Amino acid sequence: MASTEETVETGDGAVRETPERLRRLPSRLLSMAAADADRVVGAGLAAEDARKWHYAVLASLREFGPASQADLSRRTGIYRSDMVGLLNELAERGFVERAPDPADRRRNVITLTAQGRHRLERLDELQADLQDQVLTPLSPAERELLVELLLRLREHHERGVPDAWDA
Amino acid sequence: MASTEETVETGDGAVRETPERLRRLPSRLLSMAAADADRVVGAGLAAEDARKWHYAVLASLREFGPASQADLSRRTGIYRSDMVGLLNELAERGFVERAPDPADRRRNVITLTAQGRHRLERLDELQADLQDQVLTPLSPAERELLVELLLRLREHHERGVPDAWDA
DNA sequence: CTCATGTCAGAGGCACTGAGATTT
DNA sequence: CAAATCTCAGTGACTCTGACATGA
Repeated sequence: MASTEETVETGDGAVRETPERLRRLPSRLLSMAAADADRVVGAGLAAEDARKWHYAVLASLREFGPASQADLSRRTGIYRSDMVGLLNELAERGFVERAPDPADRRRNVITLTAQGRHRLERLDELQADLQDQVLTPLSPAERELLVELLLRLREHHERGVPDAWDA
Repeated sequence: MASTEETVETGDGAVRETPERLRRLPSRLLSMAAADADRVVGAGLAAEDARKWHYAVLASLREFGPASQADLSRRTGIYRSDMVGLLNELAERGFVERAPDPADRRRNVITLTAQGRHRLERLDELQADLQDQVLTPLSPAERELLVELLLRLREHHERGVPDAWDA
């Protein structure tokens, strides 16, 4: 186990220190925390044959009623192009219906089915559980705080976005 | 501009409400904040022909001295497979040198060059500026707080990781 | 024999772009 | 005419897996 390094090392060989410059780098911490959270939520939803976008679209339909695909895109942040395949999945599973809009024949009207409503209720429970898993190490007050801080970051940056999907 | 919707709408047609269920969903806020931060940092670094991994590797070398590629992987969290191409980039630019380790002929010893040190100093300044941009809406105390909260999340989840890249 | 290392080839999920056909 | 909608095809960055040859 020879080594030419004149550096910090843990005797037996396992080296796992994180450089000081990286340890508290906010953008890095954000990325890692987001990746962890995505893994947890993604795995949890996948176990019930869902993805996070399913939840986003179903929630949007439930709260705002039937909508065109473009409206769903704007409300969920999912690109119009990706919405197509996503709605195929949801329609296959019987959670939404896609019908041409008689009032504007360019559009489809997407409607939540009864099955879709039940699905959403199930996913609501699942999400509560998964978010709880993600935030385990934080107290209720700290969770609140984190959400507020992230919202402030979000508000700020959404003003610089070219809004590619609504132009 | 006819519409069959019985839903919230902003008179002239632009629809951009976010569903309640999504607005404060922690995993979603984390993802969006991370994506915003990545965009800012990525663009800033790209403007000087760098990427965030360049910074991670240079920082690691500066703080711990010459190291093998595997050690660099463990310290930066970058997979050993991706480290190869990354080090090619850094070597092409003259920031690191790659030489076989005479003491263990499986390994390469990666060394920071003088140019690499200067590069890192430049990137230090850039990073300070970019992190500041990312955190603009937060006070110094709030920035501290955010970092602490994210670190706590991180500590918790890194215990569940299979540590794919060191097995 | 085992394990670690460096390398390559590629999968899979994701954000995003571009363009075409249709309709307003 | 310009603009919006839906759709498809494809790019590019990223994370991650699998396998292989070499050597400890």
